[in-house]
Amino acid sequence: MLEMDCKPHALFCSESKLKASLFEDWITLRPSGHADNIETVDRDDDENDTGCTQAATTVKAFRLPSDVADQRIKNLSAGRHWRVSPNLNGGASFKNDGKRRSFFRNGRTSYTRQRSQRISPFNRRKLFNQFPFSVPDRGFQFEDKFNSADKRSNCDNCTAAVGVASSVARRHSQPGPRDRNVKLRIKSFTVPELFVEIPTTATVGSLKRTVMEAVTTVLGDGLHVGIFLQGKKVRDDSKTLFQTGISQDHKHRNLGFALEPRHAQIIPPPGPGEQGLTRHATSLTPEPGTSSVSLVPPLTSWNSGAQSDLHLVSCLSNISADRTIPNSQSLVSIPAISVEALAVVPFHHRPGCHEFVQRRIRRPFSVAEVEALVQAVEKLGTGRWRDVKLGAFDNAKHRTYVDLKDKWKTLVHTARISPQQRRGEPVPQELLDRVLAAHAYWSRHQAKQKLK
DNA sequence: CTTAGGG
DNA sequence: CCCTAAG
Repeated sequence: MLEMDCKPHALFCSESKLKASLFEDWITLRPSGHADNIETVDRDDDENDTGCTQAATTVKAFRLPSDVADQRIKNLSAGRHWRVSPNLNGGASFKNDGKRRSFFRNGRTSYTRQRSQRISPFNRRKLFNQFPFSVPDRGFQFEDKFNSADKRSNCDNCTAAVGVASSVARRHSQPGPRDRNVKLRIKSFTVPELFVEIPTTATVGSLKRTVMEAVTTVLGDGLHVGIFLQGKKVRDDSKTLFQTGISQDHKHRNLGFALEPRHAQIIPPPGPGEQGLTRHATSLTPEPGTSSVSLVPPLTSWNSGAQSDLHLVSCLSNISADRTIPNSQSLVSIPAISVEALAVVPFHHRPGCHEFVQRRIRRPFSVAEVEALVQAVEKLGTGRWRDVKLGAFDNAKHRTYVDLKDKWKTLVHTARISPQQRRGEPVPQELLDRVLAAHAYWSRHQAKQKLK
């Protein structure tokens, strides 16, 4: 049973979220790309923030000299990068640290290369035999059950904050009768980014209407829902959730929903009327028979929840009011640009979008993994993480040797602090003892090596 | 690419 | 987990 609480994301109603830059006679407005009602929002707010998403839409009025346009784009994408990482708690955390270089940078470490120094089985055995601890020679490989795509991906669109409440089944095997349902709660959707340009001579009222046009255009006809697992888009609609990996016991899965514009080409401006929202709701309605999903009507959900939502509502109602008033010309002086003259052009592959890099999801080590790690380190020592990876986590694609090294670091730390201070799934004391022992042993070992 | 450490 | 200087 799916429970989805869908609401279109806050757009740019909060003035603080509006980023404006001046280009000659033009003002460029961008939504900051996410809304406050996503739980963990961690970002540096600065003037450069570019809520970079793929589904940008340009509302053009008049001509825009190409050089100015280029300049605009360059300027906009010159900002800091954004990272979107939906976390387990159902929040998408956004962080832009400005340091990340390129998307897909070593997304996945490849261990296929045969290093000359890679120890042969013979050498390895010899090495292992030197180790003082008794080490059972059983395998301790970890399968990457879901072949996760922890490769950082650029944001193909905007993500939704998803709260996942999985039923309590245990790992592996087919789901039991009671575990066939996955409960999902989508806390919010992010509306694909809009790009609005309007002359500084335009009125606030026309700006509102222009924005509204853009919103309704994007929402109106083209949206469909994309599903992401581990940051990777799930394309096969025929697969079952279970086959896809969306099942019980997937608290650690990274499940994301996204609204994606259907049209890659120019979207004609919507006709008059406020059908956009209604149709948006329709587009979110799942196909009958797929699953039992109940959707909260967007307009309803908009009225509930965080302050930002309220802000949004009031903002939208303002816009609506504007539109409701027949020809608000009498109230506001509307510039020559008529809404009809506006063209809405989605920016699907704007260069800046590729700066979107997703942080890998956090995947706490299980006790079994810790066990394997400890065992491997006991054998190999603390300075050969690549071999540890190869030996014990070769099939766990989401664990890099750096991860293992880091985990060992935290394990040592964990072992040293009092049990009360430890968090997460408790690691058996026996394992922690082994950690300390191995750490001490290999520390001495390394010291010796250094002396030589 | 790997290591090793700080962030 | 991320980032990165070093090797």
